[in-house]
Amino acid sequence: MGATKTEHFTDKQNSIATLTKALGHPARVAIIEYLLKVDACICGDIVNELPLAQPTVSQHLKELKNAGLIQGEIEGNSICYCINEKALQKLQTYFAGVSAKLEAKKLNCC
Amino acid sequence: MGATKTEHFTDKQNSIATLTKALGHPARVAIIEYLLKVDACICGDIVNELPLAQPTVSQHLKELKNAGLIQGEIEGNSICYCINEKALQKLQTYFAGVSAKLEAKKLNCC
DNA sequence: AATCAATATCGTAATATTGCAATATTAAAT
DNA sequence: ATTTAATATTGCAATATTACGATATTGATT
Repeated sequence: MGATKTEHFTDKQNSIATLTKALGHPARVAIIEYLLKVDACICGDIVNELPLAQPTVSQHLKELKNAGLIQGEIEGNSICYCINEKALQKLQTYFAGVSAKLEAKKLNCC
Repeated sequence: MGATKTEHFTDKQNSIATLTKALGHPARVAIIEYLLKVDACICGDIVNELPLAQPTVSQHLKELKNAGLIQGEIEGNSICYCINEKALQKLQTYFAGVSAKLEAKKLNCC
């Protein structure tokens, strides 16, 4: 064991879990926020923005890319990473839906 | 190594990472969705709703509680777990902010 | 062609997560 | 007081994550 049983859950549940898991590290949150802040998507200086070694940053970028949160293309000796809007909008939509359900319920216990 | 360097990131980044990390497993997404679906917060049958053994479910509930996504009180020989609205609203607000920034930018590369 | 600058990959150690059987706890029901 | 039902904890094995030094790759620059 130790391997997540994804096959027992719905596609949507797995999809949300994949996205949130990818964001479940402060360095990756910081990367996304940095990409939001800068204008362009040519972000060769991400490493300098983070308190982590270059291979570590590279690995975090890879995970964000695997999860579909960022897109990247090789551009000469630097890299063009940018946010995948659709992935973040999926999260936004999801949590907006959750919030709406909470509003509709107005649970008053605990 | 292997331990996340939380001290190098902002409180907000760590906070968002903690919440998203807690949601970063399909079973925990399923638990939150189940709590949203049922009317009451007395949820003694969560175990039956999931394809996992009872100790595993209990552990996932513990993680959700540690992250602040759910609140729970012992109620006799069953348990009253319910959603912590504030935590989910924090996520909703966060992703709404992200989405707003994306709208404002309209990046057209990648 | 040799060097440089930027990023990726490999290898490895430390730590964390996932899952469950076995067992413990707890309070209600008999 | 025993039993029952529900949840928690312990202990352990399998796997995953995090981090980084060393090295490789890649394309631009000289």
